[in-house]
Amino acid sequence: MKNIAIIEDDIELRELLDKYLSHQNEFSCKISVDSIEDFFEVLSEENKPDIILSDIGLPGKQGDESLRAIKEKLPEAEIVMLTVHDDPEKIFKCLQGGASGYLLKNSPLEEIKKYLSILADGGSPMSPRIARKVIEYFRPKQKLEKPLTEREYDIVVGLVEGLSYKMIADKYNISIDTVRQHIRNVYRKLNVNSKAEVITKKLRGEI
Amino acid sequence: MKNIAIIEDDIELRELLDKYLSHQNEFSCKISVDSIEDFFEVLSEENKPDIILSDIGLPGKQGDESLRAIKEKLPEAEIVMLTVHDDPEKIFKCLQGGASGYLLKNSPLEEIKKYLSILADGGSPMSPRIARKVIEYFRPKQKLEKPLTEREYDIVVGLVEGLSYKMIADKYNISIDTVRQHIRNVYRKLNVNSKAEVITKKLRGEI
DNA sequence: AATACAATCGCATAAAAATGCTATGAAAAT
DNA sequence: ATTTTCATAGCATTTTTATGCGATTGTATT
Repeated sequence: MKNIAIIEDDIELRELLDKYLSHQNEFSCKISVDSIEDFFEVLSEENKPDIILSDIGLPGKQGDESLRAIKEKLPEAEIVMLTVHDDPEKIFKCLQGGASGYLLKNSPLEEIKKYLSILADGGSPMSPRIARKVIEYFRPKQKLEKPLTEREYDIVVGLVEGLSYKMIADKYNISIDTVRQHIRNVYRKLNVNSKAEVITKKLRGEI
Repeated sequence: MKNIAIIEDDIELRELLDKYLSHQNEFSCKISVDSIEDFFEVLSEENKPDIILSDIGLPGKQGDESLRAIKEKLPEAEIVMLTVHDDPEKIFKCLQGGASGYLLKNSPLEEIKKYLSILADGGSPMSPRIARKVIEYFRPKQKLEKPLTEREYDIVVGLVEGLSYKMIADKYNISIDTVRQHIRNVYRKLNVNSKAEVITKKLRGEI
């Protein structure tokens, strides 16, 4: 029996969720409020939620700020963001901020229920649409006009690992001047002029 | 009607999948091979797959290398990795490499079918367990014993953006020596000694 | 045969980064 | 009241990076 908290300022949606979830045997819903502030107000030892359903775009606070606040008070709780948007950027931020999942507000109630069951079970609810977005987020956005060669790719990996030119040269048994040459070429292809930019691009999946 | 290709060296599993999927109305299975090499061998205009189910740990090639190879020949195809492991690091690599999804080999056949249907529909199959792993991957792993101050955080962001010390100094209207000082402190707290490592840590959610 | 590109190496130089040491004022904590 | 932390700053030195120019070899393509 998992205790759910709902933080959502659309009263209609909130009451719908509250009513629906309270009706299920697996869930109870002891907190149902319309803002983060109210949530902390109402929160007590007796009604600590296991799972928190929270609107991402609540007025006042930014989504990821409130996330951090909740995580700090209730590190054990699973947080699921409710949203109408499915902007990958936002999804990413929320997941980084500590959300365990992400649900579109227009999802059917049965789906929401199913998701919460999975969550209680240690999985993370993620609808296929959203999963696709998340995957797209850290996938190479577009092919480079000038793709990197294998060697150049090796060198990029070395840079990401924090190796110096010298260390990369040793790792691949080539001269440091060769490393320089490859890096020159990488910079030209990526249109950058520093290690930092290469690393950032690589880790953001742009290479 | 989607055409599936199966690349999997466990003959039993491969034939099971082949038989099962061919039986479904929505799918055909024109290619069923046990290595990437064979796959390219057999591939022709007539049997181009829409979806490729591929073992991640095929002998010979690394998972992500073969991914790249497939993506190059068949950029339109959806690739789903088959695996027994659910190592988040590997999952991440594959998704970065162009996989659209990721299935555990011991998944029930009905589940696999359902996933493939979703994939054909533009979503990305991701089991809750794996979704959880992926989410965990880009979530702050643990709080730093020595957390960064606001200013230090600013400087880190500057580094990630590819700014030089000089540019960071200008951005925040401080001296370049102050930037140096902050960076020194950041290095100490993170236990590193280069920009590269800071950027990597930041983008991997370790800060 | 000619062209293109990948991988290799060298030398030189300017710019940037890493590090050692020191220091001051303000704010926060003890 | 004293200590700690944060943000600020300067100076000097070594190491690393960024970049310009030139060059050879092998492989693949045309």
